[in-house]
Amino acid sequence: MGVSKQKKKLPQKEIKVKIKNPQRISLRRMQIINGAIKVFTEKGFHNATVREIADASGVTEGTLYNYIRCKEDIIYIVYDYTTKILRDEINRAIEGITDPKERLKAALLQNLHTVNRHQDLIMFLYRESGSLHREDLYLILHRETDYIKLFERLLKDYFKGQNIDPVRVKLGADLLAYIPVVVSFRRWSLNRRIKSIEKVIAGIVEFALHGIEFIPKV
Amino acid sequence: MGVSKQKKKLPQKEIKVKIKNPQRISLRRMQIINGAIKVFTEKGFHNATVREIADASGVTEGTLYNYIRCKEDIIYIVYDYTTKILRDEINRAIEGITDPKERLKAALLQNLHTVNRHQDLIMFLYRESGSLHREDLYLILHRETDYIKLFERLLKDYFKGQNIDPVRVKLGADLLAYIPVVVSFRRWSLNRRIKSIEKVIAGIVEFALHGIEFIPKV
Amino acid sequence: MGVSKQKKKLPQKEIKVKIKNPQRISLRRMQIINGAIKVFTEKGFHNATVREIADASGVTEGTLYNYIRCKEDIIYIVYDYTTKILRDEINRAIEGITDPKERLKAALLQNLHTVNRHQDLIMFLYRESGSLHREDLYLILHRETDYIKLFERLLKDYFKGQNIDPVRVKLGADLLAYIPVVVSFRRWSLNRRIKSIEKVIAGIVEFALHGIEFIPKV
Amino acid sequence: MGVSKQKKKLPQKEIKVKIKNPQRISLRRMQIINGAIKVFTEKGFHNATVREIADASGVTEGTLYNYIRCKEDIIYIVYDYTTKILRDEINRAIEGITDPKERLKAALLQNLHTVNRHQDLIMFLYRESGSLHREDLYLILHRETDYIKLFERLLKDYFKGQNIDPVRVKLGADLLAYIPVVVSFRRWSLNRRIKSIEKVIAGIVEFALHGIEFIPKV
DNA sequence: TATGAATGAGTCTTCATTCAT
DNA sequence: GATGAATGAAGACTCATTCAT
Repeated sequence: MGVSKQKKKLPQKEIKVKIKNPQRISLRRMQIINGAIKVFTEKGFHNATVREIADASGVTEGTLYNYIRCKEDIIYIVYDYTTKILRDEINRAIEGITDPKERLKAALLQNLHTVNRHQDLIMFLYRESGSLHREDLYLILHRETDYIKLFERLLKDYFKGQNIDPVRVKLGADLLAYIPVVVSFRRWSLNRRIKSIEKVIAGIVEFALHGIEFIPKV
Repeated sequence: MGVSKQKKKLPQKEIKVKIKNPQRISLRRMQIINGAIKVFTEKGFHNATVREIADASGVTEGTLYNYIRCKEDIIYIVYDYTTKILRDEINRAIEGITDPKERLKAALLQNLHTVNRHQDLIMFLYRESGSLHREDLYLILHRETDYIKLFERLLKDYFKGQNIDPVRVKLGADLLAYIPVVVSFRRWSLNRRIKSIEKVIAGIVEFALHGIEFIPKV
Repeated sequence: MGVSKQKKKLPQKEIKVKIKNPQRISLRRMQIINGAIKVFTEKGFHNATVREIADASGVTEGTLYNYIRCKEDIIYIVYDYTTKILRDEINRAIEGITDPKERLKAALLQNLHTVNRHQDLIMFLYRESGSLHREDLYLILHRETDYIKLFERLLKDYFKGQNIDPVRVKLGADLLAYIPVVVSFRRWSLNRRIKSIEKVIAGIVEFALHGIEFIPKV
Repeated sequence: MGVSKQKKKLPQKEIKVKIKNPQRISLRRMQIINGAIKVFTEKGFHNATVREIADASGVTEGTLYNYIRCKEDIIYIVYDYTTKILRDEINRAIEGITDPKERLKAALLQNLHTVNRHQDLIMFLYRESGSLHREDLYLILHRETDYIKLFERLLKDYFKGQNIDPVRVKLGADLLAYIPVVVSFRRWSLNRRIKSIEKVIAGIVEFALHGIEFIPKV
């Protein structure tokens, strides 16, 4: 089994605030994340005012600033939360599956469904990465790399026994991880031209499975 | 040969301004586009001030506003210009090639090289589409669809004689057009893990050519 | 007796702002009104900057915008306040007087004195009505009409028992209400040519009382 | 006959510009006046841009500035022209009439008709006097005083032989000259409440003729 | 003389952040 | 800890005026 069980310690940032009670912090942060997601997906980071986020979170502006230090902190905790969710969803999807091909397919499918379900959020993540503080961006990119490593492992298991080029595996992992992005970016047009989203997803899985056959050396 | 020679008339917007001399307008607009690209790719639309754009364009703020009506017009003319460039580059790349497979490969390669060369710009286009005025966004999305139709035609020629599913062709075209996006989004990571960009590009072409084999019905 | 006790509900506008505490709003609005009057009477609406108004009001620009939404709101609250004052002053002046002729004279005198005392303000009101938002202008004009109805009632009481033309009463009311305007408009010249303002006012009252004798039919 | 024939030399200002040919200046100034009146009566002085005035005048911005030195000069030449027109209209109206009462009535009627006909312009004159340069305002006010002196002479002739108070004559002249203003200011309301403007004008004349009877000493 | 492009000072308005209660 | 009022820096946009052609 190529799945490493140990939870890798992800690099993470502690946002220092005045509030002492950690449970209260967690609680309020969740409120803020949910409120912020609503506002951010609708208007983007720059067009969302702190006041709107506070309102959507059910706290006042003053209280909000007891749990963050600046507006950019909000986008960070949203990123932090969301990328964890995405990773967890895919991990849960392949949990218990042992056949490498099935694992890979399950991961691909889950990836596509996740992206499809959280389209607004995904778009937001891509769009607004530039709004993160530089150092936060690095943290998030690292986590993304981590996400891709998952696909690398799935591919290695899938091609176990064959003579494969590790560089191509790396690239393949990136492609598998990012192809679903097309669903986000092209949603507007795909919906107009292909009615069934299921057909789209099935097609992309086939495309991907054909595609990765470029990996094994001949 | 599936190459239509007729120049399709693309929907386009005329930005009405006070300046009368059209040559002046063209000249200044080019200055503004170049200046804006510099500033936008570095700081994004919202963090770029009109003054910065004016400075980078070599005109004063007042003059700038003689050639646009509002800040959003700037992003529109940048979009307008850039998407034209991308389309032209790919059209030029396949010009004169007759073999369908070679045409497809040439288009793919060009697409990847273009995206690679203009990475900052492409990232900017994806990120900031939300900053376009609604009606401008529609114009641009239409143009994008047009871009994808090109790949549709290439695929049809490629699979000529085979029994192909038109829906899959459509989807394939989207995938081919958008896979290069991965290069933009993953540049940071790919550069760290795979040294040669040429290798990355070659790999993606192979992946794509394998991938589209999902199109023909069996 | 023609004194209606019921307070007519005047159409009025609630300016929605972010501040929640209504007492705060009243307090600050009064500050703003006073500050604005100083600046407006001196420089007019267009030549007054929001910063000047804020300074004269003893608040910062930011705070000012917590109590209004736009510069035009300032002129509206000034209008709202001032027209109320004018109406109240005249109502107070005739309060308790029962003889119709005395009531009419008292009203005229008060009207003249009010206009004389608040000359700058009255001039400002006339000058800048065009700066009100269209819908606010209607509100104010309605209130003005209300003011004139007061004179209509006074005239009807004055001519009680005589055969009067209602159209002429209406016109007479307008004339009585507006003759004092001459004091505003001609102040500069009148002051130069007639030293005593009391003499001017007394003269106008006589003129008006003679004038309205055109009302009864013969 | 109390009518002095000599044309009093009115104080006037020469606006120094670069253009030499005086005929050309007159021609262009007339264009500008007509254009400016259109724009000013519609939008007021501050909301009218120099460009709009130039357009409405059929000249370019640059040319406009060959015939004026600043925007305020435009309002001055409009004032200059308009007040002359008004004075001329009233002078023409009483020309040839010898009976003092008829002369007075003719003047009043003309005054009312003039105000009624040029309502927008009159409103503009009152509203925007504050936009004149201080020294220009004085020039215009002097001319206005001149206009009132006309009514003074008419009143003196009207009450010839009676024992009249010169101060009351002065005041009466002011009132006669300014009562028509009510027509401007109350147009909105008067139109709604009294259908016929002729009836309004006739009423005001009666009111005025009754009113001035306060002048003779008893 | 006529033109119309260039200029930049000036204004309204927003909003992240702070702080007294 | 929570509240919400106060702050002021910053930014988009306008437009009277100038000037080279």
